[in-house]
Amino acid sequence: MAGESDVPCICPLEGVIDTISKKWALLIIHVLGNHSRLRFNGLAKELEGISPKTLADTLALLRKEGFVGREAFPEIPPRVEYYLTEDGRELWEAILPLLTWTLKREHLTHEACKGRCRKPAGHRR
Amino acid sequence: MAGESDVPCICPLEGVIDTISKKWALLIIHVLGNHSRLRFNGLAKELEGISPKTLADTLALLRKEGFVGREAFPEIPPRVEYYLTEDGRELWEAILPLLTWTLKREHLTHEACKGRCRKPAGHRR
DNA sequence: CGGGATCCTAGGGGATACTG
DNA sequence: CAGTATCCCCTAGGATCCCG
Repeated sequence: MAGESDVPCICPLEGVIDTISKKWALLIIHVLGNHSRLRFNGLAKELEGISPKTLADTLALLRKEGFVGREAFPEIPPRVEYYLTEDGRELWEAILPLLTWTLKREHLTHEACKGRCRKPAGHRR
Repeated sequence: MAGESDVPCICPLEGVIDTISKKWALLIIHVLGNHSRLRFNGLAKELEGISPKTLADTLALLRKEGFVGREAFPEIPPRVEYYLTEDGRELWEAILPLLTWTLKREHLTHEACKGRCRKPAGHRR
């Protein structure tokens, strides 16, 4: 449509950025997108290399944002499961194109992680 | 779903994350997506609040990544124009769903930025 | 005008140890 | 098992000044 009224402003982008710019947030979203439910240590294992603190922090943020849900079972030992909410699933879908494009584009660099894939992301630097 | 193969691996995500997690990177991509070309101070104006250093740094990164091109004109005073490369344009398109979804989702929160919204970036290309 | 050079700070995020 | 509680470090990014 004409002119400038079809998209209001870019402020909303800032909102997402606060979320997705957290180093592990997208990874968590993505991992939870593939497994229906995961426990704390399950996540920690998938996201190889993340520290418990960071995982806890990021999960807390994602819960606050409404992307991730949490269910705790009163058992011993404790069991807690995390999963994507509807919103989280929508976010995940919203970033899939990005992931897809990236896959295509980085399949050269991709060699670099040949052996370690799946076994997700050792963020070594 | 037990499988490990339904989704290849999330390593590529790390790549993008490095880029999109830069606080202003996506904004720049998006702004450049809407204006065909912009000068340094033009960008600075659109991205109200960014410091010259950060803008320069981020532009340098985006150029290194191949998302943004730069053309300098040997004039006085100097004129430099930035624009999206093909890759940059693809990236921009890859994040459009994210933007769209965000727009829809945050139109509540959107009130929060009532006053400070900048010039509406119309998506025409 | 477009940035480079400096300095400085908040806080994100790693490591480790501890607890309910 | 699922987190807290600490400590510590590092870098992104703001502010400022200056120069070609």
